[in-house]
Amino acid sequence: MSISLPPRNPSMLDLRLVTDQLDLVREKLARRGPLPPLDSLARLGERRRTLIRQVQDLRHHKKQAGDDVKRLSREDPPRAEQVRRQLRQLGQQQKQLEQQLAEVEQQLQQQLLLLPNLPHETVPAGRDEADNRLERQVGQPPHFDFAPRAHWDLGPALGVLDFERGAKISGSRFTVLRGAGARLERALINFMIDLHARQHDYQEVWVPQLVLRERMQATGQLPKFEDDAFKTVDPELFLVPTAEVPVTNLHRDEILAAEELPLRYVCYTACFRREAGSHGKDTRGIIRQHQFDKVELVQLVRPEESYQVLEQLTAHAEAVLQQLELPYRVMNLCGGDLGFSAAKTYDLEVWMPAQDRYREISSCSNFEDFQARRGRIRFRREKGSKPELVHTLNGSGLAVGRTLAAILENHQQADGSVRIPAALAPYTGFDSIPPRQ
RNA sequence: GGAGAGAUGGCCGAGUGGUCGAAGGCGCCUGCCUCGAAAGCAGGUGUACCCUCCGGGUACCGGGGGUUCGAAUCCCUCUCUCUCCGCCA
Repeated sequence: MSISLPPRNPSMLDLRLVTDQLDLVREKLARRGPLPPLDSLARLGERRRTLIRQVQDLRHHKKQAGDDVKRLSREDPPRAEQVRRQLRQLGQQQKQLEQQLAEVEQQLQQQLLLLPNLPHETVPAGRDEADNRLERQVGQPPHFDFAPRAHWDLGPALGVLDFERGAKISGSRFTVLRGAGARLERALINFMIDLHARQHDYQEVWVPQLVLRERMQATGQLPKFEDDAFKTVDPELFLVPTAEVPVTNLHRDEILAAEELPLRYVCYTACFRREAGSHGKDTRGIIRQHQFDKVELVQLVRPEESYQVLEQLTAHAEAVLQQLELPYRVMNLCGGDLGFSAAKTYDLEVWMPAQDRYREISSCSNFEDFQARRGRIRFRREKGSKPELVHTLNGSGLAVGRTLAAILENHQQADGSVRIPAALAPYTGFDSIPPRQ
């Protein structure tokens, strides 16, 4: 596949860009839809600089005068005491200015954190998912000589999905897998990790699934989407909504050597989402659960490579669908449908026969330097050069629960059994889930 | 959970309240030497921000707060790491 390289965005959403080139930011952000209020940002930025100047001047002055005190207290004690008094007063003044500065910076920070990333120029204009652009369609939806059953009918019929008992234990949007179903879930996880680790050259990592508040902020889940996160109370830790959070944060506050890039990680975690605001949506089946498994791909790369890597990473996720013989299509998300942190996203949508439509099963995004700035993840191009922000990317490879549902629906047979794709059979240990007698 | 020790620059490791962004060593870079290399010698080697930006300044010695004219050095607090005991998948 030949890849044409779209031009790069300029460095984005750092303070200087927002305060110095507010118009550019406003214009780019407009692709996402209604604009957040931006005017106070430039004003705050100006105020910040003034205060910094004042504070620094004052400190400089105090520093120099302070050096005299030692000498004076020997040579001229009364004079020394006088200077000391003056400096004490300046200290008060300094404290006030510093407090003002801290307030301004906090406000600035708060507002900056609520600004989404700037969409890349290859992102289609549009308001919602109806405006997403079809990039390609791979595989043909299967033809059935019978009415295909939805996985929420098929699963219980095969004895592999148990919705009642999931709800009994934990409430709605939790499901129990049994027998071949549980085995299939585990097989999919191993199959996906092996594929990416062995054939696509990702390093396998295993990470904590409860994370600090700050880490959710770096990747962009917070502060804006706190309602959608599960968290513990004491101590406060967030259950990861995606492995993206712990894995991207692996290199937080680091300055990487250029030779270390690109860093490529594949990671399995359970994912936890409140799904606040999606009441009544996808209430049947395992499409939208509070807890689901996912194998995630994460890359940290040089800025000039990130759009090429986005194509590559998307292809890696697609390989899973191809090997599982699942028909899918690739959508380029429009500005209005783009996630908060993403500059550009391809969604992979798998065909779901019973619903007669494609459903999202992977989301592959380039975040450019947005997450790297929030997490201070940098690299040094060569010895002695200034640290630069890396670009971060990630993609599901794939959402395991949805993959399981897609396999049940797409590979169901007339006799009620489900065929296991050849690539997966070594992992399940069986090549078919037989109908229950 | 109980008792104790510690957290300093890429690493190791000093540091009496003032001239410490921080000795010394290692590593790394540049120059000299050499046919080349090693050794040796000389110099350099953090990050961020601000400004009148080939230069000047401010901050940062785990985080936050305090004392002081002045704190890496004193006090409080939090976090983390290590050792021992207990408990435990």
